Amino acid sequence: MSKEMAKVYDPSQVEERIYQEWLDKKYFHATIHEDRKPFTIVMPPPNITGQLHMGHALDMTLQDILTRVKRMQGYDALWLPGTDHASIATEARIVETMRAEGLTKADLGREGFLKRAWEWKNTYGSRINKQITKLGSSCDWDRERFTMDEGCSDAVKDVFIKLYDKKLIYRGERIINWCPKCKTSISDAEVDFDEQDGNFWYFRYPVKGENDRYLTVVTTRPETIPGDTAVAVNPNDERFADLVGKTLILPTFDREIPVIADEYVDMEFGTGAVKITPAHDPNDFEVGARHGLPVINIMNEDASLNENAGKYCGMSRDEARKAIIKDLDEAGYMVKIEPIKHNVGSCYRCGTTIEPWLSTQWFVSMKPLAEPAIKAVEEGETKFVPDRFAKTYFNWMYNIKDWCISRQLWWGHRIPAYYCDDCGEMVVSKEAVTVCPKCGGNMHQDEDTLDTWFSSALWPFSTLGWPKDTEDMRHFYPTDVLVTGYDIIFFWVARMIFSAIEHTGKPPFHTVFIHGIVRASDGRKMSKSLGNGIDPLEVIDQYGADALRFMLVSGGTPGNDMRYSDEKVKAARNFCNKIWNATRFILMNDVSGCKADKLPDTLALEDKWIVSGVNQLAKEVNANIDKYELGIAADKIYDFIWGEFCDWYIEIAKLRLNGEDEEAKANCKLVLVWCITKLMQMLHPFMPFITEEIYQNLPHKDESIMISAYPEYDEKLDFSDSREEFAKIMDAIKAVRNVRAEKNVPPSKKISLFIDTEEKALIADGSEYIKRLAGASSVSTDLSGDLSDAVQIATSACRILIPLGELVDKEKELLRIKNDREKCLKDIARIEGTLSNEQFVSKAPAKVVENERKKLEAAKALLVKLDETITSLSK
RNA sequence: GGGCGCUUAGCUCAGCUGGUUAGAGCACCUGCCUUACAAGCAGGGGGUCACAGGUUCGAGUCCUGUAGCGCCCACCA
Repeated sequence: MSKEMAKVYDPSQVEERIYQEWLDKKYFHATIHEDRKPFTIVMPPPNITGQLHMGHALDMTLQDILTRVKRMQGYDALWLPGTDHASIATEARIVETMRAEGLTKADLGREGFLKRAWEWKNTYGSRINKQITKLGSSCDWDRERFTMDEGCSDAVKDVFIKLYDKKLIYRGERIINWCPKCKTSISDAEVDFDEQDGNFWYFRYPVKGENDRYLTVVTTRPETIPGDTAVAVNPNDERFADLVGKTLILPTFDREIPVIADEYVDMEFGTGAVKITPAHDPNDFEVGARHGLPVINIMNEDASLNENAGKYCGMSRDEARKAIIKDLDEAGYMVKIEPIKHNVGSCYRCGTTIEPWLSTQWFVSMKPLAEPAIKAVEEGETKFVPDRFAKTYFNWMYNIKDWCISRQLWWGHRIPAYYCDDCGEMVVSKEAVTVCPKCGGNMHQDEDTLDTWFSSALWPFSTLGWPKDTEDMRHFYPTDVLVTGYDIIFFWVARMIFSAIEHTGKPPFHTVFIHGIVRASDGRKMSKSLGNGIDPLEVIDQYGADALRFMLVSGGTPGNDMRYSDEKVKAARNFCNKIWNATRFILMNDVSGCKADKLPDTLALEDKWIVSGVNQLAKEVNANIDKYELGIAADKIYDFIWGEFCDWYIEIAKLRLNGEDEEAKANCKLVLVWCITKLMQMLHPFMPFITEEIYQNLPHKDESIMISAYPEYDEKLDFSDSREEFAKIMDAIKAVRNVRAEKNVPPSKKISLFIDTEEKALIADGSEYIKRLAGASSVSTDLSGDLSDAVQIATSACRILIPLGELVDKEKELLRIKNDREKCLKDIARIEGTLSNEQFVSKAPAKVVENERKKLEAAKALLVKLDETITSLSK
């Protein structure tokens, strides 16, 4: 196999094959072992509206990393996948495609439409699953769920009925956000506000029976005037005190409306008098309810005006606005127009300006449900990572309003309420009710469906079989981590928490791991309208899933946005290639005698250095994963593999493997295989494909890396001293390289090297490597020769003298060393200053002070050496 | 109006509970096709850590304020 390894890693040759292998061997399937700890992540179900975007790719990658690590650590790791029916979003898309065919919902009828919707679900659902697999996601497909499958639907009905019986779900006539295009209500969270240009229109309403007396009101929506049933002023407002209780004439309509007093009115704002339109403004509705005002609904469901609007009936809201303004102006009731900027709400799906509209809807009473959900986060039962998002959560939960859950859509969970055609009796029931229990008349089911988030809110437990008492539920619930973006904390996270507490008695997960959004390289949001979206699948095709995954994770910090960058993907791709070639090098030697876990009995200094490094790395990687600092963990692995294992250990290994010492060769191979094995295991959750491919090429009996153990810190492998020692040899090598570069010494010319240092013995041990890696001809600790032409280098470990003969310009060299001396003096002064500070010595940690002392000694010693060299050079 | 985040090298970002001389990747410059990798190797330049105060022996890190950018919530007729 090793001989066939290509020079460049080609993911297209590997990924699909390996994924299939994983599936065949059922590695993703979470089997229940009573003696093992469970680890559960339930996937935030992607909408079946289209395809995966970069945000999903990040989301999936993070979940996959966490799951794979736990699986390798021996947990019963379950990552449960699924998709969301996305009621309004999907319905809107389907209606769109139907329109292209000249069809409307009415043409197909409810049944025909639903048939079409299920076809859509089958097409797009499987397409999304395919995309999830492309990313290497190790989710348990045997447990795949859909928000409208039988189990989930059952859970929805169950919850609806339970909440209804507890009077936490009620039906009532309220002002809701109405989308005239989707022709459905939407919840407060589904309304987007943005600033638009508008006007304040000032109109004067005549006071009945008092000539030339008017009350001026201001409005941004003149079209609602036909629905006015009062004008309100603040009860403390002396300007209007005498008007309260009097009657106004609604201009041009000649309808009488009262002047009322209500605290709601802000005396400072506008004219201090507010027209009250109970059917078309939520605040006005409340005022109207307090004062028993009539409610006049003047709009149809498409926001055109109805018969209550008199002669404006049939006009669209925009036409009506113009006409009413014109009429009032002509009749002399308009006082002025003032241009303003104000926020206008629009439907988050179609962008149409929403209309506050009076209609009969179903609501969830939120206050009693929010309370324990707030407590769960306050008391740390559920934690947010990073924790600042808990504030976002609290902010919403403290100010929560009742949740409008009914939608005038067909695609979704139909509300399990039945009404009698004859007597109007309502029954809420899990089973269909056809005969009225009261009068025996015919019953029909509520036409509406539930908000799509109603079923999503149950996702963490409905997917595990709830309300049935299933084995999965007992073993895997509560789940562990929810991974999601900050944009749906309100929509979803909060609702899952209160739903789970209400229905299962437990918070659904102990950690909410929030990530940011993936922006385009210019920092803007990726969006269809901007056309700057990057399709993760195209990136995978070009660079491989591992490269994409690594790019998404590396350098990222929890909760912060990141930018997509082609350069970063390339860097990750290059990293794939780097480890591929490192493996290639290892396999070019005969490593058939090596085993994954076998280290030589005696370790050379450089062996201890790398082994200890891998061991330390495992500690740091595990610690960072535990903190959900996956970006740091990924970067640490990257740095170690590239900067230490490849740049140093493999370079040195080449020298040993080309040498004569058979034992050294064999040992070196063992260490190489041991290291690459551990490193691939550590990297596997981040880059599953290439690590698996490499692992199976190593002498591991063709086992899958997935069932190997995730590396952990092992005290026995901690050779910190050796690490420090070898670092000194590395410093010496770097120092010699520096001289070569600085003096432009051609590689053909070897440098003689004299070491004058306390670390003589150590450096002498490494002399072979210094010679070979830096191109020294001899390394000597004997300083008896003439060193007057030497270049001097001081490293943290040692002082090295390199005679360069004619290459050295004495004058320049003298200047340079004098410069060094200056710096050295400054250093000494600075450190002495610090150390003479009693406060520092007494307050700073011992380690810091000790370091300072060492530094001072080294600097002083260096000064002596520098002075000697200056004397000898000046001769 | 309320809340949150960001501001560190040309670009994208790390810098944990304050601790020596602030890091990485990309880009740039110099030299190398050294038998794993030119998607590579060796070396180099480049930052008064947004600004102003404060706490401290010591501040990129903590506190206060200012400015700019971004996001979220609420929304007043």
